[in-house]
Amino acid sequence: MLNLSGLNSSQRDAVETLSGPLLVLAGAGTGKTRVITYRMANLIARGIQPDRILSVTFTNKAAREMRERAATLIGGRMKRRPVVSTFHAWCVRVLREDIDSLGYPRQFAIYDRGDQESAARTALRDIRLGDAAMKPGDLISRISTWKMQGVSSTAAGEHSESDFDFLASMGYRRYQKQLRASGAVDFDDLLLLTVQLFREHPDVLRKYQARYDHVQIDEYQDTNGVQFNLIEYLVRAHNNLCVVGDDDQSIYGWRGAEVEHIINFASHFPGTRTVRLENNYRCTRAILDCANRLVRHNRNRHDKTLIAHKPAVSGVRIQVFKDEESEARRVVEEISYLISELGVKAKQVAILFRTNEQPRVFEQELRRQKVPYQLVGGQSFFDRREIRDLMAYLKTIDNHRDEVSLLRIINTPPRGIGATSTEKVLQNAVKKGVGFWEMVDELNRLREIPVRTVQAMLDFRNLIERYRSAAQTAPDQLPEIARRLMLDVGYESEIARQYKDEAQREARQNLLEEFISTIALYVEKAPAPTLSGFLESMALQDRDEESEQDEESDRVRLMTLHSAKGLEFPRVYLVGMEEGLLPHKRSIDLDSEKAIAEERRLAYVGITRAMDHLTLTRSASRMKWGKRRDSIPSRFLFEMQEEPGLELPEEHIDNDDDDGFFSGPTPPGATDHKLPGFPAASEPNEFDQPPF
DNA sequence: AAGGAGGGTTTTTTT
DNA sequence: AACCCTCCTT
Repeated sequence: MLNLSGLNSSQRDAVETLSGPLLVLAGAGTGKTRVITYRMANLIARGIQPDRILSVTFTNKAAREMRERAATLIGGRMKRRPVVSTFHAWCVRVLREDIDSLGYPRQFAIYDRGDQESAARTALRDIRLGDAAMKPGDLISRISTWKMQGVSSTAAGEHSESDFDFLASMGYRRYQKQLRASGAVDFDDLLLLTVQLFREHPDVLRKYQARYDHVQIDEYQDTNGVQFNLIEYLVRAHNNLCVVGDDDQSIYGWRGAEVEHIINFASHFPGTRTVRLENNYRCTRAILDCANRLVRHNRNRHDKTLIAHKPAVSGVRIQVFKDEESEARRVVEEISYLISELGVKAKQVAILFRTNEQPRVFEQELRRQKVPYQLVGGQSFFDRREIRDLMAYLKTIDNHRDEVSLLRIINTPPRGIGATSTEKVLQNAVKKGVGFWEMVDELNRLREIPVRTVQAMLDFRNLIERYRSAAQTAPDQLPEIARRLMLDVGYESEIARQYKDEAQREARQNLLEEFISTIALYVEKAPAPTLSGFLESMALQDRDEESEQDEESDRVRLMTLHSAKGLEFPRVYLVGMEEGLLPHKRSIDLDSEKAIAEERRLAYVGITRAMDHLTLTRSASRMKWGKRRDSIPSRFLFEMQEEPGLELPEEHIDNDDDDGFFSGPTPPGATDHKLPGFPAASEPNEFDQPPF
C-alpha cells in the first residue's frame, strides 16, 4: 500500500478518489503535481495495470519527471509502464499506428512553425494573393484557430463570415493540399486528425477506448476544444477521468485554450467529485497576498482563498531603473553578490520576462559578470538560420516528398541552381500535379532548363540519395553522417566565407558543433535511433537537455512567464513591469477585458513562482525598433496594492551613470521600495540592508 | 546565377 | 537595430 502520510487531508482526498470524474482545483503552490503523481502511483498500488492508465502532461519535460517520480514511489516493481505523455506526443503514437485509415502515409513528417510559414507563403502565392492582402503569419494563425475548433478546410469555406475569412479559407485549402502532397502534417493536425480518426473510424476508436481504464489530465485549464473532444472520446465508456488545474493560471487562451472547460467540468461530467487544494506551501505570505490582491481584479473566476503556510516575511520589492541596460546590469550585479557573498545557489534564482526579446540584455550582463545561466525554452537555437538549414537537409533526406525543406536548401550554399529554374520546375510540377524531381527529368528531356543547371540539380539529387541510404543503413552513425554532410555540401566553408568577423565565425561554428551534439545525445538516449525519430523528437520539443545544462545544473534560469508555469524558485526577478510589455501592447490594443485578464493571470503566474524573495523591476525607458521611448509602470503594480486607486510613490530612479539626465538625490544603490500595505519584515533579511 | 544596395517591416506568449 | 525581401548590376 502506498504511504500517503506526507499529504494533507484534501490532497489525500484527491489521491484516494480513484473512480468516476474528479476535478481537482489546485491553486498555485498547493502541490498539484504531487497529487497527480501520487494518484497515479495509488492506482497502480491498488492493482490497476500501469499501462492501462493514461496521464497527460503539458510538456514532455513534465512527463519525464512524472514517470521518474512515480517509479520511485512504486519502487520499480512494475513490469509494464504507465503511459505518461503530452497530447501531441500521444497523438503521434496513435497516428503512426492508424493514420493510413485517413489516407496519409504512416511515415508522415511533422511541420514546424518555419515549415508552416513556407507552406503558407506558397499557398498564398498559388491563390494569387500578394503579401499585401494577407501575410503568411496571419494565414497560419487563422488556420490554427480553425483547427483548434475542429473546423476543416471545407467547412471553413462554407461558413466564412468576412472577406478575410473567405480568403483565408481558400488559403487553408491550398495549404492543406500542399501538406498532404508533402506527406506532412502540422502541429494542430496531430490533434485534429486524431479526433477525425476517432470520429470516422469507430473500430479504431474502440481500440483506444479499450486500452485505458483511467485518464488523468494535468493543466486542464489550458485544454482547447479539440483536446476536450479527444478526452471525451477516450473516457466515454467509464468516465474515470481526473483533471487537475487552476483557472487563475490559464495563460494559453491565444492558443485556443478555453477556461470554460475547467469551469464547466462538473456539468460536462455528471457525478463529478470536486476537491479544492487551497494550502499554499510555496510562497511567503507577503508574496501570496500580493498575488491574491492582483488576481482579485479578474472577474469570472472560481473565487478561492489560498492559505499561506509560510510567515509574512517581506520578500517583495519594486525597483525602477533608467533604461533596460541598467535594469539588467543592476539585477545581475545583485545576483552576483548573492551568489558570491551570501552563498545563494545560482539555480535558486530565476529571471522572468514577458517577451523573448527581453533576455538579450540580461544574457550580455550575465556573460560579462561571469554568472552561469541557462536560457530556458526560447527556441532561439533552432531558430538560427544555420540550424534551420541543417534541419532542412535532414528533413529532405528523410522524406523525399518534403518540398518545403527541399526548396530551402536546394541552393544553400549556392551551387548553381538559380531561382528562375527552380521556379520553372515548381510551376510545371504544380500544374501537372507531379513531384519536383519528376518535373526536373521531364524538363530536362524537353531541354527547357540550361544544361549546367540540370546537372547541378541531378548532382544534388544524387547527394541526397547517398545520404538517405547512409542514414538508413547506419542510423547509429547519425552524428558522423551529419558532420560529413556539412563538409560535403561546403556548409562550413560557406560560413567562413560569409562571416569576416572572427568572433561571429566562431559563434556559428560552435552552433554547428552544438547541433551535432544534439544528434549525438539523441542517438545515445533513444532505444532504436532513426533519422525520422530524431526529427520527430525535435518537432515535439522532446529533446533531452544537455546533461550539464539540465534540471540540476547550478545556473540562473532565464525564461518567459509562459515557460515558468509549473516551476518554483526561492528568488524571482520579474522584470519589465511596464505597460506595453506586461500587459503586452497587443492585448492592450485589443481593448478587451478578456485579453487584459489573461495578462493579469500571466503576472499572477510570475509572482507565484517565487518562494521567498520577489523583485519586480521596471525601466523608465526602453529601446523599441531602434528608438528610445519612455515607458510607464504596469497597471498591475498599482493593482497589487492594498488600497485600490492608491498612487505608487514616486520611485527613485537608478542612475549611477554620469549623464545627469535623471538629476536629483540618488541613493547610493538599488532602491528598495516596499509596497504600501506590505507588512514590515518580521525577520532579519538581507534585503533590509541593500548590498550596495 | 551571384552578390550587394536599398527599402520596408518587425516583437507576444509555444505544444 | 536587425532581419528579410526585392531589385539592380555584374
